[in-house]
Amino acid sequence: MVAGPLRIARAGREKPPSQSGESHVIRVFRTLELLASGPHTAAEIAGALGVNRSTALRLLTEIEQLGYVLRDPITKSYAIAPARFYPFISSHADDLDWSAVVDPVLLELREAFGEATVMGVPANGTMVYLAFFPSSHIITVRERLGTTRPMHCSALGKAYLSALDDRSLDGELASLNYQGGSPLAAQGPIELRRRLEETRKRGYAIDRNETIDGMSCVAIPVRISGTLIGAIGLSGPSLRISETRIAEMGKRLLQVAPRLGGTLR
Amino acid sequence: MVAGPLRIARAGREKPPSQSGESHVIRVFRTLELLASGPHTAAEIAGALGVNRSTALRLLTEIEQLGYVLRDPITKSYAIAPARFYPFISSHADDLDWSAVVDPVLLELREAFGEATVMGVPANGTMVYLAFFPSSHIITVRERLGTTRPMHCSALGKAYLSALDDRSLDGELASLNYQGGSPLAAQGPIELRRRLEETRKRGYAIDRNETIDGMSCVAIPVRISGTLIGAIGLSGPSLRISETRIAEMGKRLLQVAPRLGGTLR
DNA sequence: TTTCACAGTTGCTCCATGCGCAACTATCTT
DNA sequence: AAGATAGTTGCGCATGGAGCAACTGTGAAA
Repeated sequence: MVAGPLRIARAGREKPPSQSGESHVIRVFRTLELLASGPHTAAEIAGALGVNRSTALRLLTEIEQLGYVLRDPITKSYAIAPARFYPFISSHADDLDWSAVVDPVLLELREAFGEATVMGVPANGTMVYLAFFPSSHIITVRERLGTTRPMHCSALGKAYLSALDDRSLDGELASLNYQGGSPLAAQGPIELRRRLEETRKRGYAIDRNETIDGMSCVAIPVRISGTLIGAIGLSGPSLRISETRIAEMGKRLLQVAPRLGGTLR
Repeated sequence: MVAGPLRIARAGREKPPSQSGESHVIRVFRTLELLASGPHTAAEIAGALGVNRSTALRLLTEIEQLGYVLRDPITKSYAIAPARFYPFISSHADDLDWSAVVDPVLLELREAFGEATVMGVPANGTMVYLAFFPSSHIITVRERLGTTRPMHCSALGKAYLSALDDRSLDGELASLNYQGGSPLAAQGPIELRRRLEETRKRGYAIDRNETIDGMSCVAIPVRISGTLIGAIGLSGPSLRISETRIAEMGKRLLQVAPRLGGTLR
């Protein structure tokens, strides 16, 4: 008897099918990350977090009151408030002031090859673009500041990894998740390790359609006053970047490397 | 009897003298804001948040695992992981691509006066520097990207406010908190409103020792394709920036204003 | 060497936070 | 007028997590 109500009651008490039980802290950052990829409605956030709609609303409202997200009253959607995050990015960004050293090199490289040049640093198993100079070509890869790329397949990532000492490298290799690359990407630590050995021999890192099919990139690590901080590279559509072009770019990178302490090993 | 234990028990149950009872969301962002001002130990964070040491540790550990703060094992302190916040700043930063328009103007102005030039946008009742070109002088104001300045006394803030229509302005004026300026700053909406009228007449905003004693700044608003997005200005030590110098700067700003739709009204 | 101070960890208890729910309002669209 | 969707709110319960205290680990002082 009373099958109906009982079923409802059961359904109500069961934890919703999603991965619930996440801490508040995780929810906050998951929300920010979701919004960083573009505006979303409260309902979408609720779905992604696996929480009740009212819970998501309460969360979003609270973050909005703190000013870190903005609500667009017209689309009824929520978006990141980019300006509020600037104070976080400049914390010790100028302790090691790389931009004065790196920017001229990036501009020069873009000049030489006409392709986009980028500078990235490691963050949480990915490489984050801290500087980005777009290509002068019309057809180009859509990138921007703050773009993140997987460590294990991007040229920037591999350049950075190559420059680590073996001890740190082993730790890194073990903690990477090897997701998010194309089928050409290394699928695990052993294969990646092998490719990094090649990279070290070669002196520069190559990503040919590994991160995104149709995109190629060449990179070397960057050291500022001896400290490894990230990598720089040239990036563009594979159509324009032939094997020989890659070699030219690599050669040029090796030439500029001494100016930013960026040789491997 | 048992006075000792009882006293301890009482003390334990009483809410600590601080402003406790804050939500988790607020704690997360308060923590980030604290760390943005420089590295802190867990104990310091605990004190600032008014929570138990172990609570702060658990919070910091959790955020650290997400990669948004870094722990320095040597100083045993926690700091912001700046790179992780880059993805948040570029969300729609290039939807309205101001840097291509604004940067050349800022460089030109710095060239002309030898003082630092900045571009800022409103965020949560403050102005945040999104671009900053340092002065060529040795003695200069220490600023950087991501610096925030109060709306009601900084030149950038007043330039921005001046450009609002009266309706929006009234809302803004009411919600500002009029803290954080020098004694010269407007202390409330009425006085600020009066000064903004002057600013509108003049065409550019002036901050003479209002935000920080010894610092002066001149600014005008910026509109990109008709949309008010912020303000640009010249900034430097008051010692070098006389009244007549301010007038020269203002005049020059009014000259470049059309190039970035930055006239008042 | 011992001692001390402090960072970080953990098991325990207990309670307030805040979650899900559902009913409601407010808009806007059809 | 009806429907869809965003946002709000009161309620009751469960549980996340706060505080506490005892513990370990480490580095500096004595």
